[in-house]
Amino acid sequence: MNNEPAQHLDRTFAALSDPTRRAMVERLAQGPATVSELAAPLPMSLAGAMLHLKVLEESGLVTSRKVGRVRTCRLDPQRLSLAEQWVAGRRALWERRLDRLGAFLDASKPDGEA
Amino acid sequence: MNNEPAQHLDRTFAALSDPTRRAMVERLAQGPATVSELAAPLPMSLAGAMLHLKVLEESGLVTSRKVGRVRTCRLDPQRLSLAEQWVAGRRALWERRLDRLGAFLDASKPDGEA
DNA sequence: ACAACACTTAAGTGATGACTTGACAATTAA
DNA sequence: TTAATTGTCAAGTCATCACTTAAGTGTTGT
Repeated sequence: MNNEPAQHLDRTFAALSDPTRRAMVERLAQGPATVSELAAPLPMSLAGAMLHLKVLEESGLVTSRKVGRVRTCRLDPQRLSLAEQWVAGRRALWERRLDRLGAFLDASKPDGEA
Repeated sequence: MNNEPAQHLDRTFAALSDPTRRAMVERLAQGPATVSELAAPLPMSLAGAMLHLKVLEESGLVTSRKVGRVRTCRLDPQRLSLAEQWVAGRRALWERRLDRLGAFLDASKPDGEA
């Protein structure tokens, strides 16, 4: 699990750091969508939206397939999960530490209980 | 839950998108550390490391208190949790949809089983 | 054939980011 | 008091990001 290139996490978190791209992810969480559908609600040109889409694809969060002249995009839950796990892992580590510390304090100074 | 300023997520994900800052978070997951301790293993100047630390603090992922001439930094698990929940939420939505779709396909075309 | 459609690419611009060096506080140790 | 430690601020530099407009590529409907 620790063997993954950090670059992937770089790109994934960077992709998620932009509100436009998070909006795209939110939309895609409801189901697949075409490039135009993703771009339509955004306050920018189609070309601008495509740049964001490119970032999402390069991060691996989104995959797409083109049939005819329409490109359909969908979310990749695995990549989402990867980012989630990194965060969860560090948080678990830190909270476990806090728990141990609490237990130690409780044990060495039982007056402080309750 | 949807009422939080998107800005916080912007900053949190942006903070996590840099390997140097993730290294700092990893270090802080083991326990509090001073500015120098955080900067020591990094291939950059102290001032450079402080800029990263500033980003982490502005995102809320890290808090710090200065006593004497030493500033001690620690992780804020709540902020970590916030980012985690955003990702988990979208992923859950999408995977729930995939499950529904799978169930539908199984029901309408039972030949495909096993 | 022709036009409308759905993208795609390229080039350019202004704003952020990730550093650097260097000067400067504030605290502690000798 | 002097000097070392620990951190902070201020410029300045170079790269990357977030767009824009404009032009171009296939695809589909008439």
